[in-house]
Amino acid sequence: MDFLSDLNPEQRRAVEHIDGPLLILAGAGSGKTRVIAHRIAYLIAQKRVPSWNVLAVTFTNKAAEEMRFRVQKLLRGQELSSTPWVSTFHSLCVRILRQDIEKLGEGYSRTFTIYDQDDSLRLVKNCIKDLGYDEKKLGQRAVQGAISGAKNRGEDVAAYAARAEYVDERRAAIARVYELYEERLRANNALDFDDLLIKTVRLLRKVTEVREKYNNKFRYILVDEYQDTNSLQFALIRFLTEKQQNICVVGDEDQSIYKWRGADITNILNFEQHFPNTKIIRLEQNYRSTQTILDIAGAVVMHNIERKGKKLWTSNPQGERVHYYQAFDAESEARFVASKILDHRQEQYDLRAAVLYRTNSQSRVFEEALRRAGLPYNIVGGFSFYERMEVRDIIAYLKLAMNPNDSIALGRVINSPPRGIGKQTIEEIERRARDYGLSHWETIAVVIKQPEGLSTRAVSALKSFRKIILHLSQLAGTTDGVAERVDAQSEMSEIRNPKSEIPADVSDIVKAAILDTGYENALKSEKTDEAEARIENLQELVNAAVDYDEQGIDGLREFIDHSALVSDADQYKRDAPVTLMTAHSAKGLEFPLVFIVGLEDGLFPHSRSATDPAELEEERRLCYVAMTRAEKYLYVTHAMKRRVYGEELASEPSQFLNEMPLELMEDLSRGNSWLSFARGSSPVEYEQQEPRKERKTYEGKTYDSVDSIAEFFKQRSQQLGQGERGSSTRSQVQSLKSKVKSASPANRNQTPGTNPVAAPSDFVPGSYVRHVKYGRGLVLRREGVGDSLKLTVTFPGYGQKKLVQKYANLEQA
DNA sequence: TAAAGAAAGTTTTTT
DNA sequence: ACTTTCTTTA
Repeated sequence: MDFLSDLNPEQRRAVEHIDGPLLILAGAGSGKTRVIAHRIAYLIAQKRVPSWNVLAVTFTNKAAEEMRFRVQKLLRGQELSSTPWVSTFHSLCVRILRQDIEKLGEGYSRTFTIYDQDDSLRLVKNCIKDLGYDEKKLGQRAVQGAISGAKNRGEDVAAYAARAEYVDERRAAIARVYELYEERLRANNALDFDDLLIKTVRLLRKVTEVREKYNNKFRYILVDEYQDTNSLQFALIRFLTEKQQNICVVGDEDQSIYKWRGADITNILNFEQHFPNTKIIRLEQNYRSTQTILDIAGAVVMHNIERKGKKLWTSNPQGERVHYYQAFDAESEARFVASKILDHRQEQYDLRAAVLYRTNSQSRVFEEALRRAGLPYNIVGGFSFYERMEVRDIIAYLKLAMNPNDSIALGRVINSPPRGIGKQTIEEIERRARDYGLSHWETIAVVIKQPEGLSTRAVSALKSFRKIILHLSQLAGTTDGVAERVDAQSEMSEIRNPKSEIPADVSDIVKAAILDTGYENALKSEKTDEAEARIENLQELVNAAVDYDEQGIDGLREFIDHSALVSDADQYKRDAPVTLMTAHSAKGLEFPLVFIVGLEDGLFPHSRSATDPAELEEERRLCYVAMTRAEKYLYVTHAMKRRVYGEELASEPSQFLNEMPLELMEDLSRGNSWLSFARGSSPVEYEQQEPRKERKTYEGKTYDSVDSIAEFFKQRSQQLGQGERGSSTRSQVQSLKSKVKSASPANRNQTPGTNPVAAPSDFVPGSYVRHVKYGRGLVLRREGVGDSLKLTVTFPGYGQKKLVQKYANLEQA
């Protein structure tokens, strides 16, 4: 088997480099997955490295799966004693911790539970409540975010509290919540997402024996998407490569889109400093996209300042221009996309398409349009299978079967399906649990024996709930951890499966959690379509469990872990005709036909990133990632109005549109669009657009300052030689807003129907100029007259400039 | 206690 | 617009 012949020279060098640190700077579509897969195969087959000495780490399960698949394909026919570890950071950590967490000495046992986002939020909520803080004022989500942020920065409670002490009350409150949160995680033998990394790093740091074990095991380490690693992941890699430096990382600074989640770009930028004698290989040939797509994506990302800069090239054909469409609203945008997909698939029946948006909430209209068009689609993100309420409920039962002291899981299902354990009863249990210092589960046992203050009905409901859980844990073969075993067995004796001790198949336990808990019956009696769908989902869960039954002793454990560790990106199905997902989830994927939708100011780039230039650059990189997913055809669209929180708002085109070279774009809009105005090609005739709905949001003073309003009217009367014309004050204020609001050049789409600027023979605000150095820009402000005429102009990529007209040598554009 | 109706908050991106 | 949480009523 020859692993080198179908690689280009750089790729080959990357594969052939064996010992010592290797940094592969791989541009979009340059075949990095290919290189990693080939490298693994080459190491094993050619260099005779035992496969258990190889570790490859990715961010998503899907990427790991893909990698495994490719490696296996390359190694077909080879006799392998085992397969290399190809896994995500998180599952790698789980595997290490399930082995050795007890050596950490923090009181965790190997049977720990994983709390996903949702579990962790519940716990935060409980903590806030029990500390008597005002849930609404604090904002549970914000608190969760703050805690997670602190954890990822490596601040333990003490460090955070120390910092919080003299700041403000809110921070102090969060510190208290953080403390209780950690305490309860430990009490529940639970780790949240962040903990998986934190505890692993701590374990490797503290316990020499463990560190050495994995150092000896992983002699060759590969990391994908290295630009997205955070400091914990970096620390992990550092510990694992302590003995050897056979570390190969692949990444692309232009595709760094997870800074907000703690990704540290300096990990890749300073790789050479971290690992001396690094060999650097650049992969700059793109095999994916047409020249045009590459050019236009490159032009956008070029506007970033924080960038080393690299040039991708391709020998692919020029291809079609990028298609542009301005839609009236979100619905017509979706209809346009659906009909274009149909057109393309008419020509090529198996053409795969992707619709990429900034926020998950945009997906709905596209789902509807695609369904109406009869196009099967796969939606990634939003609520995944394992996030569905019914699935999580059943998983919670399974968690209880493994560990009934998991109070979060218990709280989730103690009364679902409804079995008469209401708020009162639950609060009584919580109160007593706190008094006794017991878990909720243990408290229930006590409460049953001493039912003071509770109705007989409640007590019998608790009894039957307890029976259900005991039954499940017996099936799982975990009764010993569960409390008083004798008690359990005597209570169990009348229920089936007397031969306990041997754990039942995972699928049987799952079935029991669905049937014996009364869950399915409760759904059945609802007799609604929705309940039907839920039952089907549970059937799916059973199917998933059947797949796990081969997996050995800890089958149920792994099954539950899996449910916590699958991510949205893992729902991606490679052969779906249409895939709907966020630009973030699209990273690493490719499609012949790509639509980037909702390219509007405040949406993409998102308004939350408007204040920080660094965040804006991240948005731009995100746009770059989205564009470079396209192989053959790329469409960019935006809508003129869109519903936000149920309110209709006008939206302006994204500045990113403005950063795309106009000559590479083809306008498919009906009537006159932003693009046609941008080109200045047909400024005269346009259809009278529907009168814009009045925007409630413009009541009150949303515009920037009184000064600018005065300025605006002054300018207007100057340029028009008269006062108001035709249009209402409101629409003037609106177009005013779009002018003064920001530097966004996209604001040139200022409702031409309501505010036609007469004969732009002069450099008036709203018109375009060309500057020798900065290129084309939008005039925002005009001050002074004659020789002292000054213009404030915004140039894409250069920002706002104040220019004296006399010296600036501007021309109309 | 559970179901139905009213009010409030929500949306950035996710391993 | 949609979903979650609170309030009322049976």
